[in-house]
Amino acid sequence: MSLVPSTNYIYTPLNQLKEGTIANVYGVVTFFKPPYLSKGTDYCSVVTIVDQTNVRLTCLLFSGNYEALPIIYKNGDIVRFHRLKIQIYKKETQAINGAGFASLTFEGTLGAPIVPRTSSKYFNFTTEDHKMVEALRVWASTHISPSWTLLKLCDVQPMQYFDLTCQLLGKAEVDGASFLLKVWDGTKTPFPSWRVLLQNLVLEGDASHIHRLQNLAIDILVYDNHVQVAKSLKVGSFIRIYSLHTKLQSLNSENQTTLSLEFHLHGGTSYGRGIRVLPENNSDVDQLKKALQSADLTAHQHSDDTCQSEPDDSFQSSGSVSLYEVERCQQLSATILTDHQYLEKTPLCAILKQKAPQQYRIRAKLRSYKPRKLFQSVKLLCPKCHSLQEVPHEGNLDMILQDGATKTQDDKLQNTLLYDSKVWTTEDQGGRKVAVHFVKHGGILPLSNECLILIEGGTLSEICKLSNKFHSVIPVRSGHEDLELLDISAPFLIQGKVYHYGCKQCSNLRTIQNLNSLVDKTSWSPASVAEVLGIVPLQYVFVMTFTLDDGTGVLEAFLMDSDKFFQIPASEILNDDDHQKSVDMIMDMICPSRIKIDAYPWLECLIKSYNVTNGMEQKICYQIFDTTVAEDLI
DNA sequence: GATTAGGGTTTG
Repeated sequence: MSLVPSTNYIYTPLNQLKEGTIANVYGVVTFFKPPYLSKGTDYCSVVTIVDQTNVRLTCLLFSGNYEALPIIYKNGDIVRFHRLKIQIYKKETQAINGAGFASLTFEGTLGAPIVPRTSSKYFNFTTEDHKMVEALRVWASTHISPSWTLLKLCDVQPMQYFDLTCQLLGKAEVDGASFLLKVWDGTKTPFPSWRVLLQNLVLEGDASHIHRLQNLAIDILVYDNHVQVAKSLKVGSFIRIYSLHTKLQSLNSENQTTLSLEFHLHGGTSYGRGIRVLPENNSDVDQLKKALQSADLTAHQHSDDTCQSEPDDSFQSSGSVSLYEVERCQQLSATILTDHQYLEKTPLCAILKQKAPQQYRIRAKLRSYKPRKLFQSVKLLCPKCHSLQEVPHEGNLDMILQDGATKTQDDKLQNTLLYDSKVWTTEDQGGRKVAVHFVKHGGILPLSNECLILIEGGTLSEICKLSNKFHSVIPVRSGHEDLELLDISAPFLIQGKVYHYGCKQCSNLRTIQNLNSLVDKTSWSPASVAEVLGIVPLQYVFVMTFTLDDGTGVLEAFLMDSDKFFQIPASEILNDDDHQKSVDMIMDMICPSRIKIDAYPWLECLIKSYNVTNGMEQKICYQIFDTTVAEDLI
């Protein structure tokens, strides 16, 4: 293997690199920019590696010789670098190549043959190296998640960056800043590719072959610095395009929407954007060739029995429901459906054209949402009249309770069959009296954690303290013949930190002795207490407006949810820091403000449309239903 | 012989 006398190289683990030294290292590639022409005189490649010490090292590699830079095809490849200069930049250790730099690259797949890729004529390669590669492969298989950026065309989605392995079918100069590549990988995109207008431009490549392939061939525009590289590519060669961007274009004409998928390789080298030619002996090229061969056959069969000059199929919809045809496993959704999984996905542009009411399954990203402050999104909903109201502020609540506290307590209403009563007189508050009535169960007082108490003349802070100790608290006042509930704007039941309210319109208050009709006087479910007291209880709900975007259109949908979507009860959110943090975290996960929308997670949702009439104006609104945040987000 | 870039997506 070795053509030079064996030298003993020492490889430094990445956590032991010292500034100012020259080191040899091994590592697994976690990020790389394929070699590109720098603004100076050299080609440049930036490579980040990691090893078993879990420490990362970013390496800046320059060479006037394209071939001298490491031949990395994908993340997970394993590299051996000789003679890196270790330095500190922005308080981080980095490496730069210097005199005598040399590299070997290996496939990172466990079990694949260990064959070094290098342009070096002479290099040292021993059984020790074999072991190093093997060990890194084993370590990486359990410590580094496989990269999902390599996609087949059939698996791409609108608004996505991905790496494409393909064969070049044709190329054409568009203008100084952009260049057209026609490529294929043997699979069909979920939407037909856009067709870049060629006008008088000259296409290099077999036009009839490209035409035969029809929708298997896609158009890619590459820009700026990639134009030179694209020009130099040979038709027929196998290439990998890194960080290719998809964008769905929807064109409207006469009640019809035509959708087409655009492919852009934007200028710059961020995220490793670039193109690299793959050699014929590359294992991914092997697979690609097989895919092209079998796809080629079906394409020929197809063209045999159809008209030769048939135009490309265009992808049209006039309100049909099943447009998304491909189920993707590459990108899991951050939300899941709890029902109606049989529904086909519908693009937003199609939904926006249709009449209400209907139900749809969609896949979209959360572009933005309102309100931004969590406490502003919590409301009270009446399930009967569907009215929404604000949750009373603590200050208002205190006033309502104080009003109740000024009423004189009627001694005749104390100590009944239903409850035992006790009255306290405050010392320094003008002799304010507080009466507490302990509701009995079978004639005896239950334990405090099962006991419902009725309180007359208590302040908010007193009620708070009591609600921590007793199962339930009902603020009451003395009526003519019985204790009665305070104003309906006061809570009718307090359990721990949860304040239960009733609907002003729908409730028909009954007095306290009606609690006698409850057989079980230890469970005190809000629904049953409400029922016997003539109250229609209000439900705590999150009310939010989601601006959803799937690349075909933008739609605003309401989320009105008590506990299903976030799997956190809206009733407990206002007084629970942990719950608040959880919801904030979920929102930040599904709508991260710091990054671009393309990197947001997809959300699978069910939405229903309905008509809303406002005076003369009629519009269609949308509401999310039967959708929940995926468990790994919680 | 120094420079290049120093990872973290275009706005076509």
